[in-house]
Amino acid sequence: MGVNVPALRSHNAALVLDLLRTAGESGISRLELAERTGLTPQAVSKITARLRAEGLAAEAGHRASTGGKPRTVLRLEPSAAYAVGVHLDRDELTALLTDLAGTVLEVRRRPVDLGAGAGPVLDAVTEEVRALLGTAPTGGSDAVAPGRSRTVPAGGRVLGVGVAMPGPLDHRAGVPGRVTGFPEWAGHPVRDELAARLGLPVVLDKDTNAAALGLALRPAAPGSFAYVHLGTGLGAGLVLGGAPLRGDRTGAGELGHQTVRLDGEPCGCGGRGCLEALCLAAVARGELGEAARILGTGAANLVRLLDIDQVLLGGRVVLAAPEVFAEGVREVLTGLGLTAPVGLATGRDGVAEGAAWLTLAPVFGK
Amino acid sequence: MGVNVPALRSHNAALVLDLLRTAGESGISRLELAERTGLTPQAVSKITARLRAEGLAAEAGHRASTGGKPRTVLRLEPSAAYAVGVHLDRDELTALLTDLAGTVLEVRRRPVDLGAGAGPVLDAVTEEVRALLGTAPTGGSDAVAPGRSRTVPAGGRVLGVGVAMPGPLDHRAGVPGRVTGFPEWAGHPVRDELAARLGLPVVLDKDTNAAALGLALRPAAPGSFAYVHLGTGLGAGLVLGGAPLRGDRTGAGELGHQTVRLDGEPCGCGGRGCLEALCLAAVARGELGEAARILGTGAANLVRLLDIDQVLLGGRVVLAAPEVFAEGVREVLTGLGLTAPVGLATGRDGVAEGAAWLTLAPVFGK
DNA sequence: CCACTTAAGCAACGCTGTTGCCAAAGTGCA
DNA sequence: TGCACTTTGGCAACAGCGTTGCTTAAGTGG
Repeated sequence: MGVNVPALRSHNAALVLDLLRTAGESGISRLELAERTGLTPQAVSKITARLRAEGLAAEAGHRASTGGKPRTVLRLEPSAAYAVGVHLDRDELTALLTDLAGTVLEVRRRPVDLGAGAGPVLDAVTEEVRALLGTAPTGGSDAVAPGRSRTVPAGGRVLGVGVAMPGPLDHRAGVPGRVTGFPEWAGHPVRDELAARLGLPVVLDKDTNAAALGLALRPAAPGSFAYVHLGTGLGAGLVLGGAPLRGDRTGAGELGHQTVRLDGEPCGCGGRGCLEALCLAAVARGELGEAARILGTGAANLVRLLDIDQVLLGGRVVLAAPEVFAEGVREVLTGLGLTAPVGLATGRDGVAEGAAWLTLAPVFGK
Repeated sequence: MGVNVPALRSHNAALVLDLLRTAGESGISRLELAERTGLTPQAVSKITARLRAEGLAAEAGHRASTGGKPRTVLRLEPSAAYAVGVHLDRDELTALLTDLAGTVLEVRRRPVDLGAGAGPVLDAVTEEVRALLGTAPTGGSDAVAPGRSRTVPAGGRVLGVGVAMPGPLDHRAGVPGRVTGFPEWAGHPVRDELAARLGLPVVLDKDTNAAALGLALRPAAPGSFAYVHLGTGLGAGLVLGGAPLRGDRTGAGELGHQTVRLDGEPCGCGGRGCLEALCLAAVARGELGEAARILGTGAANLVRLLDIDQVLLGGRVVLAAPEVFAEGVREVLTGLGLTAPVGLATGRDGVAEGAAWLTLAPVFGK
């Protein structure tokens, strides 16, 4: 698409805002911003002046002088906006509130059953989100307007709600596909229905994509990595060149049904020797080391095929024995001469945090 | 990086130029350009006026009237610039000259032996490129300046030379890595040496990446596809979202050493059950159908993992029995319920044509 | 022949980042 | 304490982008 002057303006503003974000608490000076963006210092001054006027950035002290006027440090104003992230797992609902910097302010969790159908589950999501925003009906009334909040400071702008759930689904349309075992969700307009109920923009994505997005936006994250999630299923979130890879049908990252044993055991997907089936079978037998080795083979395939910088492991099964899996995968990679480091993704709220980033990311041009 | 006004200008110019390119012979009107770019018609008028003044575009007749003034058709001026593409294969050198539209004007081919070392092979490359540009020494002199040419019309600007060779290599540095069987090429500054010899910009890339780039820039190419190349080795060029995926180490597309038979036959790479070894063994046994089925499994893994729209097969082995491979791969995909169509990449010069695109693509913002 | 429609250029404009200049705010030596 | 020097960062003028409002060009159709 063509770029006109307003588009240029918002692009540069988002870029500067992103640098402020990744600089974190310590902040960043105007001249450093100019170096990093390639813009002139004067342009950066104008942009940051606008951002400060909008309340998105603020001055925060000075650096030590290097012989002249000391640089003024700028930082992101985290309280300028808020976002909600929802992780809708097969048996549990996690909802959390973050500020503009992605810092988690409050977490709410409750058991749910996806099999109960979209209606009751979306009721639960609505309740939890309203509770987070302080707009929960206190006397049975749904009429409390968003904005008048307890948790979100007065005047705090809520950007929207990001919802992550197991795939397959259509990210653009915001509609789940045929979730294995939960056919009734297929085609249900989850995004539009939640948006209508909450009066807020809603973004829907796969759990693995959300987690990968959250990891990708951490300061100093590698440009390309794979988030490998082993829970009730096996999937991956792929980040290439800093951006999550979704594919046209939001189908990218389907790691579970990679054939790794030609003519192996038949899988429910119609294939044979699928990575997920082999790996979960080993887990079921209690052979976690073997499961890790199988997972490592899948990870090695990823590293080789996509030339990625890092592998991050997560998901309930991995988090139950993190070092077993990390070490097992690491061994396979090093055994093949691959140098990509293997790490562990952060705790159990990683997907919900990533879901919040679904609505925060556009502010930073991501 | 930040965007300033000149950057905006060249971005939009490249965008318009790319639309002119993909419109081909039939051209495209200003209003259509405005719709496709999202710019106003007046902005398109200004941009196309500049492009015409630079000789990159020209008016080419009119469309039929729809009740008012008929639209003026614009088209790319293919003779505005030229490029050279070189395919340096293990035993053969192909060099060709294209115009700005990528149309091949002349092809030269000669046997080479990569094992002879970089010196003699780069001598051969230099000779062929000079011959294409009409700057070959006629009386033993190397002093003929580029530009005074026989093949390239007078005043024709040569953008540069794209060179494609088997990986691994470093695209950014323009230096081959440890090419299997040809260790002496490792670290040789191929790009810089050729650039110095020819006095032209040189871009170096893997053969599969070049071929994939050429395919990606065809009009109406799918946004995401895999070019799967089966020749002396097995590799892939991955195009995601219209752009080739190289990875930070130009290592992406390493399809040959995907493990598809866990604990299978050991491979020279240190792994076991690698796709390339299995596939080439089947070819060696004369079992092309089985080779196609194995290749299909690898392709299916690609389609599932990356959610791509199409698989294109190429390479010497495939082209020797194109329908056997296409049908074999197609069967595997449909058997798994995957709808991505399987096609065949064009003839034997596909890699060299793609190599020429390495230098043409930046003109079109690609 | 003329009303109408559509395409495309001209001129004025708002806004972008850039440039040249200057005030502000430090350091460090005499 | 004073002064030269360095560095930061805002002010003002500017070139150039796409946009807007209008006019002219060039067709169709009754």
